[in-house]
Amino acid sequence: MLNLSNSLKKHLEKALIKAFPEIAKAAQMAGLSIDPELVPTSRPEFGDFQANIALKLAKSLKTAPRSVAQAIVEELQNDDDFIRLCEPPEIAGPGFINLTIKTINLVEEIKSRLHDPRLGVPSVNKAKSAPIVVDFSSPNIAKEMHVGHLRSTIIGDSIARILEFRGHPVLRINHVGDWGTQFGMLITQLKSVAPKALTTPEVIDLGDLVTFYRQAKERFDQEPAFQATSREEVVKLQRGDPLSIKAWELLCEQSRKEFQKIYSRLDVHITERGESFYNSYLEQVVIDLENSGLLVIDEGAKCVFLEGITGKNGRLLPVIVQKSDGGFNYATTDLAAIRYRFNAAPKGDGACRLIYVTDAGQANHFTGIFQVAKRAKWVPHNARVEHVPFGLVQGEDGKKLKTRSGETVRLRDLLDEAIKRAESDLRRRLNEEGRTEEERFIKNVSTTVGIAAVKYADLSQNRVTNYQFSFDRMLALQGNTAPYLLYAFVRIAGIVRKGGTPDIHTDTFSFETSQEWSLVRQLLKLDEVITEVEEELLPNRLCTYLFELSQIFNRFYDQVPILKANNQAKNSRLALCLLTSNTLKLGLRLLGISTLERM
RNA sequence: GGGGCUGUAGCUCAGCCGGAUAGAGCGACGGUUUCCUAAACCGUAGGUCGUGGGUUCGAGUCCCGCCAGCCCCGCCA
Repeated sequence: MLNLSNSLKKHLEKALIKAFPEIAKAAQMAGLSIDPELVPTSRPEFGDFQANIALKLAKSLKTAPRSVAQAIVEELQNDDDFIRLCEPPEIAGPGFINLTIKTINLVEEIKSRLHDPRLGVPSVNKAKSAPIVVDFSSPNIAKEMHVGHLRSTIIGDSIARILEFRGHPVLRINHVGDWGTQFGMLITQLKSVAPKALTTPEVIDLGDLVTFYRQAKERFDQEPAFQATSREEVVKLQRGDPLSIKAWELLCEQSRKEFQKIYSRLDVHITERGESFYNSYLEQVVIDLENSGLLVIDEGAKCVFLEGITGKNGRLLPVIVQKSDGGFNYATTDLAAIRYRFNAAPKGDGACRLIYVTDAGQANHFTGIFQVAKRAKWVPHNARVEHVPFGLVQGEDGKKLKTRSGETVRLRDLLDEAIKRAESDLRRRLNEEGRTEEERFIKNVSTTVGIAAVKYADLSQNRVTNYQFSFDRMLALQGNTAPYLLYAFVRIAGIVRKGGTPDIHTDTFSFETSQEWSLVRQLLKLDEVITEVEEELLPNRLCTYLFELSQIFNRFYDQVPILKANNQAKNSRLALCLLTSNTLKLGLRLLGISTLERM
């Protein structure tokens, strides 16, 4: 209903100027316009929208709020366009103006959506729009992906999907940890225990690498000789020694294959551009910070001290961009990345917005480097840099998620488990209902439901809070879960199979019951929800919307006959089914979740 | 010590720019199947929004203090 609420807003603004010209003039002088404070109503019985401005104006006008509202309403009723759009406004409570869209306009909206593949969601002008970088997932080479990466991957992918659907060019960037001191250790260890792995592909898998990495770390902490060799190895790598580079490439390739398996299962597409990509830009970061006068050498390290952020002992906190041994660190890389992403092509991405989807523990780090980048004037005017933080994944005991033996949970095991549980649920139900289905059907449904459940459980929660992981809850057949939404979709598919294709070219849709009108109104809210998520980057708002849509649909399905209704009612109801189906499908797609015809 | 995030029903969580009587789901209790997949629907019970102040016509939401939990705080990412 974006277009309806936008025109309502215009009518209200016009009415405000007419009713209170002096206030409008004063606002204009200050470079503002009066905001009518138009919002969706808090309860359906108040209509579709409410304008709250009268309550605000009452004070400066020294008039009772209800008479302010009355003056606005009188102007509205002199406006023919408004009268065509809306039922007579009602003044309620202390001075709210309640507005109800005329049903004929709602029906028109439904009609236009039945013919619109975008379901009424506007698209930005791609030609004029600069790319948005979504930096997400970002596992480390030679380590297993864990549940933290899962959250980043699922949330980042959904945000990217929503921005893409809105028409923005999106760069999905996998900022993998593919550089740094850990490679010195790892290569040194492999040289001594598995030299073949450094020269021949496919000799070791990621599981082995993780073991070698753990061993290397232990030796690094205990053996001075090992430490020294590792440091030399890092230097060799950074100088571009061909043998070291070759070994490094093999390690990356091995990890990459393993990551790709997870991404394929999750249907996530992402472009790898790891930390190593920025190696050649690091030196310039330090030089330019020095030239701009921000750089301070402290205890041998080159730092930028942050304004207004103190650490221990009350001193300002530094961002270290070059260590006392001359090496660069992650802050340098992140700064180089910010520059590159904002720089115009071909020397950069020419982005207008950077979105980092990482755990909330990195909030301080991002605050720091964003401040440095801004002070160094590397962030263009009107550009945005945003950290999109998310909370920890906890087990049902409220502690950080671990396996029973206390190990980190591997992603592939977690996905396997979800699918396995979905499968046994399905088999039990088939058994109870006496249904028989092909193995292929069972596998497909279990996989889709299992993956959907994992994704939806993560996305449906406000990301900033910690997230309590529970297979039982995410796979529950009722409540705000993926299976519930998928089932609503399946019900519609069932109706369509029974010969329920509506004629959407007819002019005579008519909706009678309150269940139909609730569904109509909910369907028309999609555009508002999508544009809100685009701005706030909170996919859980989309989940809430889809859950409410499913609830309203299930109520309608339960209480209103569709296939058995008379012709005109039947066609109208089938049209609502079709639009609900399309809306659910699109919404779920934007969450990275695919739908099923039967389950 | 400094900073960040969190605190809402027994449990898991929503709550948009400050708006009308704070909402779901689970769990509990009680109903609904000659009818499009009952993986559904309907109903009942359940709240000092951590706490004390402040701002406001109006505060779960904004500001300040306090309490509790989690996370971060110089050369790891």
